[in-house]
Amino acid sequence: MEITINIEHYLKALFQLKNKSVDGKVGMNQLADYLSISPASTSNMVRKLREMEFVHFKKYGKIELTNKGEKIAIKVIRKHRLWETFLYEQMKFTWDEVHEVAHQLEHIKSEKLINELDRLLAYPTVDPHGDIIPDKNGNFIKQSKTPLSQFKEGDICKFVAVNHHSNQLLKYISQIGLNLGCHIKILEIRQFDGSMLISFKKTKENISQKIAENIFAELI
Amino acid sequence: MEITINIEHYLKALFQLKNKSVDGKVGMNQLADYLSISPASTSNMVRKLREMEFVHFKKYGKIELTNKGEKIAIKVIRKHRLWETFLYEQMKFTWDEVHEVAHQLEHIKSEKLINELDRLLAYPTVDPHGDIIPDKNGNFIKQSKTPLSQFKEGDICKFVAVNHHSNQLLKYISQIGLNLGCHIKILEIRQFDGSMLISFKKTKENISQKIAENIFAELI
DNA sequence: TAATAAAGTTAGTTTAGACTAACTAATAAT
DNA sequence: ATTATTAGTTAGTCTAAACTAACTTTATTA
Repeated sequence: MEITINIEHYLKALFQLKNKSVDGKVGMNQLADYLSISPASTSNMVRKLREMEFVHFKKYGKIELTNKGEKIAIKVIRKHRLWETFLYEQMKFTWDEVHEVAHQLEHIKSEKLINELDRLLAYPTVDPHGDIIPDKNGNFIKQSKTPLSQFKEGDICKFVAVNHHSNQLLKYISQIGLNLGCHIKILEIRQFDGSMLISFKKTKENISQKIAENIFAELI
Repeated sequence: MEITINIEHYLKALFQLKNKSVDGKVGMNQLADYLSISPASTSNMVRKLREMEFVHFKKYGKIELTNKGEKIAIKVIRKHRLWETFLYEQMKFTWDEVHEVAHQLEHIKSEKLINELDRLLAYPTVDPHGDIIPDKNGNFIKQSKTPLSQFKEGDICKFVAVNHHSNQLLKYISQIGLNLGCHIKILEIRQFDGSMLISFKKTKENISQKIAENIFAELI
């Protein structure tokens, strides 16, 4: 059976979701929700994925990626992130434009192309949103990233990644001049709404809790 | 109705076939054959293309692209040829490797991407096989190209394009050192099998009629 | 001009992957 | 522990795009 674009979407989604969970397992509705597909369709597809030995799964149970399935997921993620980097660095795409097109490009089948792309970009380790790019063999270190909302007043940290699921957020963040790598100091946290006052590059800015939750940083 | 990858394939094929015909019209079986799809399926699809106003067509008649259909075909061809150029020039792909991957890349939907690609490649006018790349507005001059098999003994000409439908042919041609732009002299033509002796770059080489028919040149 | 061949169409099937509606199992709350 | 809620499944339908087999038109040629 052929690995369709669809199957790649499912495997990639499973990988992303599993990395957010504690036990590495994913629920059916959770997956359906993430992919914006009905639970019924998802259920059918997962049965098919099991036949192809990409997941372990038993009725009414949780879904777990097999090694075989995970390998494919990582490959797709590598492709996605390399293409994002390409679009951002060489094609003048902005932060909020890269995702959609990379989503199409990630399914191009050519080992050679992706390795040459890697070379062209000088073997980048992170994509434009700060996410780690898996290497040729599927290895990638898990980066230490914590949502800004979890830091304390007075903390100084480095902006290492951003959640790329909202273009509005991405536009806003680049608009206020906050770039990956910036040093951020937490000046004030307001308990009643979770908003915070931060400073970076000689600027002070108030950000809502929602934003703070989607900006990731590490202490320095 | 959405323009699927499939529809793009049909439109592109129609455009290519029409350019080879005298009256600009294409037969059903001819199209089916070109796409390696059964005439029955092709017939159904063409009816759909008519509904979408991409072709003129009446039962048992010939198929003709509308302006609307041609525009899309040309866009796909532009994308294909730009990607081929990219793969060849920046990604170290060889002559015979570019087509297959460009065939996937040609369906990526992003106006911006393709225009940036054009810029990155410094607005190329021909692809690695010598075929003209349509510009942003869909204009492209028809190049004067004649199969080598139609030249006479003693003619000196320039190698301007090659038929890219056979990887074997492409490999062979690059193996003997014949590149686009080479000056070729026809030394001898053997009537009984149509083969010819040619010289280029201080080399002499015997080529079969089949090969001569797939190499295109212009007199100088 | 009639017979044959070639070209094109129609009908009916298949597969992938989506959907809704109705059902069942598992979990949480009273 | 029973009920209510949430999670997951099954059955049946839909669409796109392919297929084969059988049929109809158009073109060719004796």
